[in-house]
Amino acid sequence: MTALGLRRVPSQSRREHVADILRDAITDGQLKPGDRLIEIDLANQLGTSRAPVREALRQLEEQGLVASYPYRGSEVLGVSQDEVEQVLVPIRITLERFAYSRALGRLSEDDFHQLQELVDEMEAAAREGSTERLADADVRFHELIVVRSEQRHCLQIWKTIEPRVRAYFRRDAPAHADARTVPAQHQELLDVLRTGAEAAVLDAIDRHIHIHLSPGAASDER
Amino acid sequence: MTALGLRRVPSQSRREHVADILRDAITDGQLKPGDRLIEIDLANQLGTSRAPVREALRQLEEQGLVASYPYRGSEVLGVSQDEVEQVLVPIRITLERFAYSRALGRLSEDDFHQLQELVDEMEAAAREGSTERLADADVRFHELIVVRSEQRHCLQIWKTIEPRVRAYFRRDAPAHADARTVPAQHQELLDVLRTGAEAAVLDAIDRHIHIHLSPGAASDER
DNA sequence: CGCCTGGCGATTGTCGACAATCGCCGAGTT
DNA sequence: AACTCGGCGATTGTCGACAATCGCCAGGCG
Repeated sequence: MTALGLRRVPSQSRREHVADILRDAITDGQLKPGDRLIEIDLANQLGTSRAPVREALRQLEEQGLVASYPYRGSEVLGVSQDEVEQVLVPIRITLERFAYSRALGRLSEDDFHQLQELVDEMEAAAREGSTERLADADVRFHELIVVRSEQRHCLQIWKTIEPRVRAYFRRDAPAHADARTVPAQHQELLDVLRTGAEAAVLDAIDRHIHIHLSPGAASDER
Repeated sequence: MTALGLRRVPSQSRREHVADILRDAITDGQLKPGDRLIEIDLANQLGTSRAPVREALRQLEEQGLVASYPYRGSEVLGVSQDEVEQVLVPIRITLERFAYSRALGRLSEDDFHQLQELVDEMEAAAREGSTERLADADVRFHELIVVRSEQRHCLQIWKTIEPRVRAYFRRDAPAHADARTVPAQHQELLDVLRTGAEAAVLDAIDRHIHIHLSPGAASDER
């Protein structure tokens, strides 16, 4: 961070760029389970050679977003409600409880400032009805904390879990979260984080994920 | 499965082959945290071009076994006891509880036969003191059950977790499991599986993993 | 002596071409 | 009509060459 508040512009390989584009298309619902992904087609559309596309598809495959069949192409993968509820959400809870407890002693005033900005962005997104922008800020909020825990494996696994959970909720349970409550839920979480009380934080992240990532949450909240 | 009991010989791409070789080298302890992995060196040693090596390294990176640095090469990653205990083992438990409960109605007599053979192989490996063979049979036992659950995401995540747990125990807690008890522990688990009683099975896999994958397990057993 | 800058070695990232695989479908046989 | 087999289209897997990046280190300057 320079004195001017400028950040280094991250270099991004074509592979990473392609992976981001595809992951976003899947989590946004533009690509649906069963949609075929053909290397040469994607390469042509994206103006690149097949190699970065191959590598991006491999990455997404390891992240459970895509399935590949030898010599037959790839397809977008869905995930069942059963696996979300019984596997992915509990793993997410395990990851975030650990990350939050380890991040507690590491969050700077600048971090808290950024987290507050993300909550503000959620509020703006909710006001204008942009679910993509809301989801993006939501993800960046959680990711910032996991990153600050400095637990390498925790972050790596979190990154392989979060997108498929998000894709599921976007596609299969679109009404699960009332956009108007998402910013408040994160504000509450941030307020608890500021207290620095570990037990309260763990309790809060537990509740937050249970409320926020349960397919029946919308009805339960009423 | 043909009438002769022959299995189709699985085709394996070079990428998969390279990934297996590297993963085994890491979990067996031949490659250690910090060891550098250079594409062209590995390609030359393995008699292949760089492309399959690249793809294999990417796969291992997504499985938390390797870290890559742009234009600087890759290195083998370790994992801390903290992350094993607080993250990886709890995730493993979540995965296996789910997989075992889903596999219960699906295990055939042939499956049980194969599981018994794997336990027998553990006994033979323990007798001759081959920890690699013991670990291999152990992994195949658990994997067979997760595969038979037919829960795609569960298996995919399991495959990204198991090797790094195994590598940790091989490298950093080599004395954690008494080889003589491993076969018996799996026999007990298999016997409970045969009863088909879900609650007992879940309890057994819980205990099995807690006993088998706790760094202090060796002392606790005495 | 300390700091800065630029060159370069080491390595990866990408490209385009050729090799290899897989399943589908049509033709031939019974 | 049902079954079998082989060809081929679609696509991936691999190769080798060239392009691009990164950090280190040596040389120059103040």
